[in-house]
Amino acid sequence: MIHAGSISNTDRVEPHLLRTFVTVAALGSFSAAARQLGYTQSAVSQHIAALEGDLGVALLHRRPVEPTAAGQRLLDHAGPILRRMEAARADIRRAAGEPPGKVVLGGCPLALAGRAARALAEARRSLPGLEVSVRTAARDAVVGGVALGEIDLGLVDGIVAPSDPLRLHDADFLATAPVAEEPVALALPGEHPLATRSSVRLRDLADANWLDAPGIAAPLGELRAAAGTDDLRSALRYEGGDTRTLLSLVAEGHGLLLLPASALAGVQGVRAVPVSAPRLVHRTELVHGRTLGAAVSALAAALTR
Amino acid sequence: MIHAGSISNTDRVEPHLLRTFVTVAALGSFSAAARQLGYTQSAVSQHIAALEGDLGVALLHRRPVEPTAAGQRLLDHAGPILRRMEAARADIRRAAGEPPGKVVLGGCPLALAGRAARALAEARRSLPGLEVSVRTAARDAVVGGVALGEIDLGLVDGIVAPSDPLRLHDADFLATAPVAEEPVALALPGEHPLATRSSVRLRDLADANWLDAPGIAAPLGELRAAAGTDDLRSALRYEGGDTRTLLSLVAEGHGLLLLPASALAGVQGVRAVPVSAPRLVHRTELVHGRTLGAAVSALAAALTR
DNA sequence: TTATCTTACGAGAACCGTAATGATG
DNA sequence: CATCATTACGGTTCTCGTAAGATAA
Repeated sequence: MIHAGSISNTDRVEPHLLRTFVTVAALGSFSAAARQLGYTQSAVSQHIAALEGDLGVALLHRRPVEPTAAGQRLLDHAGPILRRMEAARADIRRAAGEPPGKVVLGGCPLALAGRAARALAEARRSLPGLEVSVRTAARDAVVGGVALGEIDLGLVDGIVAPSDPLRLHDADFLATAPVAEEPVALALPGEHPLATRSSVRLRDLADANWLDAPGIAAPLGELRAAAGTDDLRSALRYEGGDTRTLLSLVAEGHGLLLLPASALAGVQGVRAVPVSAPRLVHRTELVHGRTLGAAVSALAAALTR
Repeated sequence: MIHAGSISNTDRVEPHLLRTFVTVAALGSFSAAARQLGYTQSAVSQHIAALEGDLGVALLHRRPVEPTAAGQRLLDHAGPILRRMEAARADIRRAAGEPPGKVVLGGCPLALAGRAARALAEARRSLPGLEVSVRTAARDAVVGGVALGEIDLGLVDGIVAPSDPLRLHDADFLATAPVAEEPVALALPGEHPLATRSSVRLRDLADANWLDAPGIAAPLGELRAAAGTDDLRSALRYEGGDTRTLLSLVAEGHGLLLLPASALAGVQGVRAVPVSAPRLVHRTELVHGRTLGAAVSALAAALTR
């Protein structure tokens, strides 16, 4: 339990000041921030002055407007703080409002296709009245959507060591449940020299060219962490969310990719080679708020079954 | 990058209102909270009314004063939000103020004794001017101290699967570095029936009596998570921070304990039996803010070497 | 009653817009 | 000199304390 006295005086760093600061830093301009936020330039100036006065440090250089070192540290905190305040609001709405009949299911492309789509079909058969929307998005967007209550159930995925949980940012306060783990495979164009191998080790691919597709596959940085390898270079970055397009980039030899084996089964022009070491799996988890309506928990149960 | 427009109107949930709410909930009384915070009862009442009005939900039952469901959700968020606001302040101080000559090293007892104490000795020999304070505390207190800038370097430990990072709460924004991993052993009184075994498996100990010593050893909940076992019962809880006392409780047969093997070497009346499965290690990590002064980084380097 | 929360009201502070001033390229 | 940030000023709103009212034990 938190002793009530443990929280001392944090006042004067009020959220609207943080919001203004974030906006000014993002736009690099007081006047542009004022326009965007519906304030006067003067008000924005006063906001920043209030923050700087309270903290006793300059947060922004002027002309050009750029964060100082201290300002950068505040920026690192301000986003998460503001997001969490909105998450609190969303959570309260969930706890207070009656649960909606309509359920929004969000997920990363690889998490949502296949297995989950099948489970969703079953669930809808057994819950005939259930109205569902489905949307795909990148992982952070899914987690953010769940945090803000825009998504009731999120399916997120990633590549980790077996039975390791996914490491989600800003999601301490959300509940997660494992859904599936499956082997990963290296995706190669059919005519690639390695395409005939029965298995490969990631360490042997240090100087290969990787495709970076953070909207669909595990971002390279995460892959480095999971693999323990430090250098995975990427020559081409795919920023969209369509798996078929991404696979055709692989087929045309734009780079290698690590994907769940099932996503590669029967894809034209792409060869899947099992990865023997390090031992990695493609893991899918369900993420949701801690207060679930009846319809949502029924669907959650179906998806984790 | 965050689009500046992505942060909408979170106003009216101001930190001082949250602080009042947390205090009222903790004390179960408006008037007690008012006394503690230096407000009038009236002001406290108005604070709560403002929050409830803004959120459109009752947050507290009155007589007796207890959080509603919605209030409980807000409580879950309020603490982390307020702590992070203080962490932001501390971080800014660190970035702005000139680095102090004095370094505060905090750590959990098991993380700090032995290896780290030795490394600290070496570091102080090679940095003669360095003034250091050392303090031990439970893990959350160490992490919190680092977050608030009261501790420059924290050494925390825990029991996890090999090469897994420790899972620290509310510490996304702190930097961590692995320091050491060593085998864990089961601590038993000398005359315990298992004391002669050459190794044990945790699953065989499901109905043993464990000592819960969250200030020193891994809390039972964490152990359950790491071991995958669901039921580890505890009959006695040690709430202090003195390792010798804890070990004497083990020697007197008050319960079993999982500790790093080195902590058990040569302890009177305590037998250490290696744990064969699941594969677990005692891991030590260094945790610190992202802006380090020269003295602090020198010490950090010595401790992670 | 008595302890406790709520409401009414008013003085002072805070906030933000208008407008004038200052700085920079 | 044009653009942009800061400062001065004042009306409006907000905040919190005093004090009176309401309510449950």
